[in-house]
Amino acid sequence: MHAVWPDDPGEALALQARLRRRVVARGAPTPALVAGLDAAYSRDGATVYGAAVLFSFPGLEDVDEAWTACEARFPYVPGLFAFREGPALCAALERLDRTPDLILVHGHGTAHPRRCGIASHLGVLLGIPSIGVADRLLVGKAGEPGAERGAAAPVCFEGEAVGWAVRTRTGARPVYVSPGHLVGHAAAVDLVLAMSVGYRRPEPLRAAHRCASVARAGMTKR
DNA sequence: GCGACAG
DNA sequence: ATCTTGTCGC
Repeated sequence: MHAVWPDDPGEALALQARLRRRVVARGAPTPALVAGLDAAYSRDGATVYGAAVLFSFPGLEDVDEAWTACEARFPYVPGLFAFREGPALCAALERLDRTPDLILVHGHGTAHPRRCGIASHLGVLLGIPSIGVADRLLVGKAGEPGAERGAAAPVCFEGEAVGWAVRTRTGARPVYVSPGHLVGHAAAVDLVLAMSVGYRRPEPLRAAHRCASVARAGMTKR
């Protein structure tokens, strides 16, 4: 048997190689419940706070929140990010009172050196459609999207579009969107834009980021 | 060999 | 990611 969350980078690479074959970057889900996933770290880096916030869609109402504190076992290695935050994010997700139809993850999906970033990884593992939204590129090059909200430019890597630079807010830097699993490129961009209202990052991710920070603050006290 | 490098 | 206040701009 193989571990779901190996501690060894070599083992993680082998598992990622197997998971990447199951990634399906196609589909156009019409979710009713979307979960935003993000994490925060204790100042010494020994603890990962994973947060999952459930939103209704397209209404965008915050309907449930959950978080967990886990020991940060896996080191930060660009390309193996899922093995560092995945355990805490999955644990938080399990604490929600309902299962989402779509998950939004802070990080990349297919815009990854082996096309299997944390969004794709979690999507395949959970069997739930997923989308990755990152603040900056890990791989590839992207043109500057138009200045107005809604504009997008492809992220090219090894001769193919692996994601999109999306202007979710006029006047703000673009966000990088890529399919995680069971969602195509166009649908991923459309869904992220539909969830980005007034701010650069989509609402579920803003809420998850806040939830993780609050969890850390409340834990740091006592 | 020299950079680049999600959070 | 995290350490950190005020401050410039829409």
